[in-house]
Amino acid sequence: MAGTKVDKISDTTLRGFSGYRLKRAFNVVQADLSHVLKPFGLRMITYSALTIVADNPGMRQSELAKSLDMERPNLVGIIDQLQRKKWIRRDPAPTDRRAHALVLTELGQDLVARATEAVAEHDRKVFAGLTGDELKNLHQALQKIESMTTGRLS
Amino acid sequence: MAGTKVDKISDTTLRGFSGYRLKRAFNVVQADLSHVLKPFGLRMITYSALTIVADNPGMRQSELAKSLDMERPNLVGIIDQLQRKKWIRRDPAPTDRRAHALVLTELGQDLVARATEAVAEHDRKVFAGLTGDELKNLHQALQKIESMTTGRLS
DNA sequence: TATTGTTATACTCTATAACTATA
DNA sequence: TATAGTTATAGAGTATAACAATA
Repeated sequence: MAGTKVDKISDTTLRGFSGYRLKRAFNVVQADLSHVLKPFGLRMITYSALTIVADNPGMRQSELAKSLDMERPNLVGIIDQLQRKKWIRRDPAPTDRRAHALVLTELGQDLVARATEAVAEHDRKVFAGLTGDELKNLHQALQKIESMTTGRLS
Repeated sequence: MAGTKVDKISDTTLRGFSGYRLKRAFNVVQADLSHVLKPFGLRMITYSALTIVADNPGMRQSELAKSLDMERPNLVGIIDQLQRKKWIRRDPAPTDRRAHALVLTELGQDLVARATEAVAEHDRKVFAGLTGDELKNLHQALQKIESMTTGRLS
């Protein structure tokens, strides 16, 4: 018992903002997803990277960085790790000797396949409480928000 | 021109996950909100802290940390900053000599009032594309997701 | 014994400047 | 000149262990 205080903390002002509700919901999803990925030795960023490379074999690091919405320098260490674990290869790019062509190894492809199954199950579980209509509506709403110039609004 | 590559990068696998869509939408909101708060000398975390203290004068640091979903040690530096800027005070807690009673100064109250106006306008702008029904639906969906045990799912 | 605030520490994430080798 | 990948660096954000004062 922490004293006589009832400790009913209110966040009514913040709750008035849809953005705050969006953040709270996302935090729950993110926390759970981290637990799902940990057994695979993956984090959200490494899983996303592997999946995008799987979908776009031969892509360059700068393209991956842009796709992950991160700065090129910060991607270097991540690719280093994935390469050390033999999940990804930096092949020479055929048309540009400065660039690398990113491709998954067989080990990487296998890992992504298994992790994707787990992520898919996680996703189904998190959104299981929503009806088909609610989910469709949610996607539409999120799409509208995302299309808002992506970054700084008017 | 970056060579002959067309660079159509696909994220179809990730797009199949509602959690990924949630993340993308949240990123847009977060990035824009940061721009809104910067002129006030505030970040998301400092604005949230000030607002919750404004709603709960006399609350303790541990309560604020829990409310912000962060660890107690990480809050110390943040309160230090807010105190240095004369926006918050650490008064002695009346019933427990270990604890602090957090309260906003007049300067802090004024700042929160002005910032909250800007945040409210930002929130209206971001979600302006949604109809009343869509927004109501969105809130309901986000609430359902957030209620999923908050953390690790079953 | 447990809790409040704190210090120290470490690891992840993010952002910028500047270098090299190519284009 | 500009771009791809890299290095170095610094600032946020986050998590854990341990301590002094107090409950």
